[in-house]
Amino acid sequence: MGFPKEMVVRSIKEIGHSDAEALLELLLTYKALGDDDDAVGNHSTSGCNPPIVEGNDDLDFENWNDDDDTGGRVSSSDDSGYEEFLREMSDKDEKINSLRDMGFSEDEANMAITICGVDADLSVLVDSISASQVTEVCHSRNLSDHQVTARCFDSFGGRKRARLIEESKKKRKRYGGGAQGKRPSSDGSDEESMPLPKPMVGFNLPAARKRGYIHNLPTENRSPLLPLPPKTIFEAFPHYKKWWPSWDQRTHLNCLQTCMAPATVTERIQQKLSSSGNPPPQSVQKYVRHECSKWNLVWVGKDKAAPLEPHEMEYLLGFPKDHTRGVGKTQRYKSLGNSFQVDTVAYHLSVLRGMFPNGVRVLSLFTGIGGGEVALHKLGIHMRVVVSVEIGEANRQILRSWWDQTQTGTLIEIADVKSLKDDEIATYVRRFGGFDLVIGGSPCNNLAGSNRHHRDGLEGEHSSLFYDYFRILNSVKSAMANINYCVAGKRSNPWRKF
DNA sequence: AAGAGCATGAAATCGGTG
DNA sequence: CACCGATTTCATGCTCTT
Repeated sequence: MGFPKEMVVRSIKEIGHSDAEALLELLLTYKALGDDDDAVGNHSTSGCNPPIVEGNDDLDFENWNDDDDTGGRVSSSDDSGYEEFLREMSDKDEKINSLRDMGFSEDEANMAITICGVDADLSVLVDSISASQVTEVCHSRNLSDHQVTARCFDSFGGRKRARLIEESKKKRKRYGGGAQGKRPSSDGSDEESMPLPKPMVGFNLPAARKRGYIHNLPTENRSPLLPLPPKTIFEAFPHYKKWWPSWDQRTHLNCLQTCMAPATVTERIQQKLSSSGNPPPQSVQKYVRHECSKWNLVWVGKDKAAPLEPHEMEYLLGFPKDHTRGVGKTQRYKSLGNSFQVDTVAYHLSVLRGMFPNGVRVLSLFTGIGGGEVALHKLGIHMRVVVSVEIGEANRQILRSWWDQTQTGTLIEIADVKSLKDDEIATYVRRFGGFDLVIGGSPCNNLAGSNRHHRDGLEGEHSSLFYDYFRILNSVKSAMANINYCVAGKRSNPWRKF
């Protein structure tokens, strides 16, 4: 019996850790299960189900959707509005289909549209795909290494990809030793990697939030939350324009992290600038620009570059104002830095609105401050039940407080995923009749680039909780299989098709 | 009241990898 | 060059003792 996690892990190991990081950031699982026997136009038969793998019990990446998230790229267009957004989306789908008809992969089509824009002519897109297969193109663009890596992987199929993976393997030493040895890794015979996720390029939010979204949600008829989030720093914070020096040409922030710059950074910048002319010499500019990029500083006063305030991060991440207020400031930064971006997740989850008119039963792992829950709420999707697993006391408090203010459903809070075992899961499944959505993003701190102490990869103390996601997912599946046999008898069980 | 001892939280400081 | 961070140091506030 194949074990999904091994497949996933193997595939992740094949593609290298920086990609694995993106890949694991968010794992969304959803299941479509009819509403018992209330004949509410449900979709309990497989025909209406979203792409779910037939034939075996293993997860199959081929049939999982992998969406991007918010790249830090700039969209030069102005506020496009909802209709335009949707038009772009359907334009995009149409073009992807055309390109696929021409024999290109969806990855390639996606990437070409990303690069050339959704309005680009088909022939331009075709050219772009050809060009993208030349490595140089990656370097000629204004992309980070990380983006380059991801894009190259995504644009190369088959043998080229295999070769790239092979090359990257050789370079990988750090994670290849003891840590990897603990798991049954590839013995050389099954070198063929799993299909790689396709990228979906960003929401053009003002701050990069590079995460991969693995899910089996339908991808048709998704819709964004309104109002659309801001797309540039100035759209988000127009008042900072006043102090923004012309030689700082950032339009988007880097990744919102959990740690903020100390006051001394602001201080040093101020000193350097005040003691030099206007514009400051190149060397000073370079220093300041570097510090600003590194710490995501914004210009809040004359010569004064300061870190974002917690409420500004809440805004950028799509949370209601003061969502995290009431706990320490350091804690707020940490929780927000680890959180989902609500608009992005909501876009993916938006398809559930029509599928579960009576609301959803959610199993939420690594809930954090409740990005997934806030997204569902903003979508107007009622949460009948949320069983939330979150280890952080402060985070649980934040979620509970928000829940009490906004929700009428049942919230059950559990502290540790490791303690959530089969019997308890079965109890919840029996009690609530099952779950409609399993959602969660397991910890990445042992994979994260800025972790200089315990970057132990997927086997790290925290990141290995990824395995618990699959343990629990399997447990839910099997518990629901059981209950379905009891309750519904002969009805085919969608879970078995996962 | 003053101060040692402790607990807690915030600020400052720390580097490496793909 | 960007990164969903960890550890150490510092500051503050509390309790308990004298």
